[in-house]
Amino acid sequence: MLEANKILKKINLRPTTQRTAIIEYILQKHKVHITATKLITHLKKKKFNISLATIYNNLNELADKGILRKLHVNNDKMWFDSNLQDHYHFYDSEKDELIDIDKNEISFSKIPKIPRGKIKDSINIIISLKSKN
Amino acid sequence: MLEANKILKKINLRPTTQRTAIIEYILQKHKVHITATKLITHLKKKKFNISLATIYNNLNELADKGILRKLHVNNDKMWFDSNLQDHYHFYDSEKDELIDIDKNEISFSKIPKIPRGKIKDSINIIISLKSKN
DNA sequence: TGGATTATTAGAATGATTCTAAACTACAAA
DNA sequence: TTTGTAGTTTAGAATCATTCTAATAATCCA
Repeated sequence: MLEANKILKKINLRPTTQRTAIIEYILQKHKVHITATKLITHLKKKKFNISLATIYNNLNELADKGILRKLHVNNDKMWFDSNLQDHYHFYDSEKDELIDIDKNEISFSKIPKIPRGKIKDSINIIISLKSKN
Repeated sequence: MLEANKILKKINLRPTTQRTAIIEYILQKHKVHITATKLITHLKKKKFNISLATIYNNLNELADKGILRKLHVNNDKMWFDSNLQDHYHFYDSEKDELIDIDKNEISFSKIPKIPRGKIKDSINIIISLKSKN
């Protein structure tokens, strides 16, 4: 059984050709940052036909199941990240690309006091990059 | 001359009633986080009529002139921040509200190496909050 | 194999933002 | 003050990412 389909079985989703293709893509590289548009472009280039709605449905479903994480980078579009470890990101706006920053590449010597009655839900750190000069 | 209009004069924008109203609102509190929709709702409640396009035009213009800073919080909408100091944010998703985190409330003992050929453009830190239990 | 459940899809709907082009306003020169 | 022009505002159309809808198709399991 395909690795992709093992994953689908584990999270209780039917192994359709569309889902398999999406997960194959995610597995292909170690860590993937993807948007719906980038993914459909990639798949169509490989002659794999799929609708945008299906891309969205599945990326969201995989995020719900904990296989991907949603990332807000800017207001353009939703990013999905296959790296589930705690980590942060560089954003290269020229290439429209994310680069992981490992959790242990940033450490804090002082962290802010959380407002009363609240707890931390998530920490988002994005360091936007531009070219030298 | 109104404080708002002094600001407009300084940045070379004509003091229209719309602009004055927007800047008055920003000045009214020490630090303001707004979105276009929140601002138009506020102004209409005060019986001040203005179009959404004008709100957007002006918030963007003020951001260009360095009077406001644009903030990407999530993919919902653009935020504008009148606090020009280096700082970070809590995001209270229940109230859809931002809370400043002063620059000196966070300190880093380790910061990541910037990828070669690039320099840091901006650092965005958002700590999303949820209610205790 | 058949029927129920789950998926996919095209296209419509939504919501934030920007664009367009027409009507309006501030301003400075006469 | 008038007046021409450059700058502004505006309603509504356009755009773009995303979600919704409801019809069709695929998967599953008794």
